[in-house]
Amino acid sequence: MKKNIRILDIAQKAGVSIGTVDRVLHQRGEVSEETREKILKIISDFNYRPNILASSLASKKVITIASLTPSAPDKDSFWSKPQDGIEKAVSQLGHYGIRLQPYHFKMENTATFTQEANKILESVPDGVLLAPWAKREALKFTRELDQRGIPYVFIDSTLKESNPISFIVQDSVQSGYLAAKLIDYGITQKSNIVIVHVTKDLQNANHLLLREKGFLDYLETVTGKMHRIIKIPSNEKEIADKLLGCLAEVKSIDAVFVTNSKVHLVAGFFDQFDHRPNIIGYDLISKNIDLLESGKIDFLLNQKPESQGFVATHLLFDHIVRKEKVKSANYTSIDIITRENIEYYSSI
Amino acid sequence: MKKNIRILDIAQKAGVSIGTVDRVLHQRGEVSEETREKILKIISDFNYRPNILASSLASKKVITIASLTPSAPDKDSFWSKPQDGIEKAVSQLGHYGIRLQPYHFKMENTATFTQEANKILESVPDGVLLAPWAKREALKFTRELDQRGIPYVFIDSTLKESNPISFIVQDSVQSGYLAAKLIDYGITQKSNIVIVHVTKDLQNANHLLLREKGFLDYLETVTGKMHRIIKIPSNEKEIADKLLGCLAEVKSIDAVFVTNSKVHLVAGFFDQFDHRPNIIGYDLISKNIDLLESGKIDFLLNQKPESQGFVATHLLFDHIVRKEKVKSANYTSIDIITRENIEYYSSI
DNA sequence: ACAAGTTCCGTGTTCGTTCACGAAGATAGA
DNA sequence: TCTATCTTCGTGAACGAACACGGAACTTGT
Repeated sequence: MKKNIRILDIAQKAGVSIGTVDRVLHQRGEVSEETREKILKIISDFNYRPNILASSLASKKVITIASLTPSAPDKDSFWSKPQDGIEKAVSQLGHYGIRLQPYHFKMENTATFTQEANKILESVPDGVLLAPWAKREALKFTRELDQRGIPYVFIDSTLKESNPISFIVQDSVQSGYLAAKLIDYGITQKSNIVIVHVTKDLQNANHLLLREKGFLDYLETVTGKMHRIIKIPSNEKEIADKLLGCLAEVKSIDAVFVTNSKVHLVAGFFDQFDHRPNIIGYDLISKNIDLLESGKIDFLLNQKPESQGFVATHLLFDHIVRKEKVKSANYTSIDIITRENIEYYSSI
Repeated sequence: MKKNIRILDIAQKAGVSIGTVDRVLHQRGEVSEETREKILKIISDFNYRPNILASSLASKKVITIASLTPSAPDKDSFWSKPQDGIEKAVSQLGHYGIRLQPYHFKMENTATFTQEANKILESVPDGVLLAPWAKREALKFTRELDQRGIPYVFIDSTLKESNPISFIVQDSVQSGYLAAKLIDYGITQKSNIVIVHVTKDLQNANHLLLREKGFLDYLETVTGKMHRIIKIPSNEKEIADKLLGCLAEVKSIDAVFVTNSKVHLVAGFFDQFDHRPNIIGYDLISKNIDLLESGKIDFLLNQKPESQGFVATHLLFDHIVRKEKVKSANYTSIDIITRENIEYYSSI
């Protein structure tokens, strides 16, 4: 069992002290170019990897990570889940001197985003996790972070114009594509398929449109069944009325694709009838889980929000503490959850 | 930011030295009952958690873990996957002084199991990971381990009569149940459904029977479609003939459930016809993946063998190094893989 | 009362790093 | 040539825990 090479070994090979090696490792100068190169060569020759245990033991510095996510009204709501994943990772990494400082903004008030972002900038964290919900404000924030050299990782979505060390998202188009496959697989002939968007402002909910795009792509290119497709954009209040209107027009609805976690509203609506369409939606919030388990929703696609928070935290950790280059693009799996496999499902 | 409590803090509170605290922590005696209890109380009062970094830094002992799994003919075969998961975990945990000693036995020769098991016993490892494939031999082995106080964790299946600190498996019945749901969801009327077992010795492949059981359970209790169900047990060579025979009898086969990874044989068979039944099977081996991606298999259920190896290793680590009580029963999720989500799927 | 053994406990070194401190040697200014 | 400053490097004390070693106090036998 060959032992790992240590700083002391490098020092001896180079004929210097560990202090000198340490200085080149941390590139804090005060070393002649000549010995620097000699040491650097030995380091790469012997493939030196610092012992992270000893490293974080000796380093008394605490690394503070700030997270900026939408505030979650309650424990079950969607945005509490990334938070859970972040907290789990941080508590696992606690011994490495990681501390978390969570900040929350109100989704309906973008000014609060800027407000909290400024608080973060004031606190000068070592890294930031954020959900770039308010695009314009997020971009301003990341520019500040870029300028100050503070690394950040995106959760849930990403911004093309910024420079995160990494982002972790789900491929929305592909998830819509998958949804269409599951819908189409469950119906054998030409059918009436409804796409429901439950949101106040569809044009600003880009990922919902991407899911729709994937969904339509599949139906147009793969299946040969020539389904009739009806789109229903609606806010929460009018959804029942709109569905009733749709039913009046097409007589029967065979399948419904709800592009976000509001699928419980749709499943609840169809509960009043004898026969319900196949229903597929997103996210394992408890209202959806209940309906899935009672057989009123067929499939839920999971975005793995806990996992996103967890992975994002580890990415930031690897970058800051281990100083490794991390994969910049990370995609979560698109998990299919049914009544039959939810019992064993673990979303992290 | 409250600092973690250290051994020194405990010692000071108890008015003793760190040596004494250390002795009670490692229960190696030489401490009076009185001070022992005082220290124990402080430890639990302040919820002391040893700093695992410092701990494994100071402890120069290497922990060797032996793994005993069926030998894998090639990189792609099923049994190389748990091995991958184990190795990944061990390499992550390398700094903690974990070393792995892998052993392999031949599935078709149970004597090799005993042979390798004896080698393991001779090497006196600190922990063992094993797939208890040969029941009788495995039982004998675990009894020896019990006697010597060597902890072990089961992968893939478990033995009721033994005392592992933990096992990690998939619920076979439930996976069959899920398969039936996916089959039934995809066909709208009374259909001909075939269950195919590809194995030399069905009676000794208990999990295949359990998968069948779950499958039948679902069809009997949940659906009302009164399908006709045909069971085909076969070895690899005769499978085409048997399917041909079946086709001759029932005219059309609407769906096929293959109870293990040999689903590629069945999908390959149906490739010669214009129309194929819905096909579902198990495991992400490359032959299956190819057929899934080319649209000749509808669903693959994944046992997550890499994850099983990974989790099992961590369980053993937590038990040996962190001395934590670990959950004894662990079930992997039953993941549904399709052509549309396999791209982003990560099995660990 | 004294040597020998027990019981109970403290001290000091080590693990691989980090980092503050300070000491040489080189260079420059006077 | 003598101080002053800079560059380059070594030393030693942490970090929190493990563990070997040895020392004091107490018991026992004679």
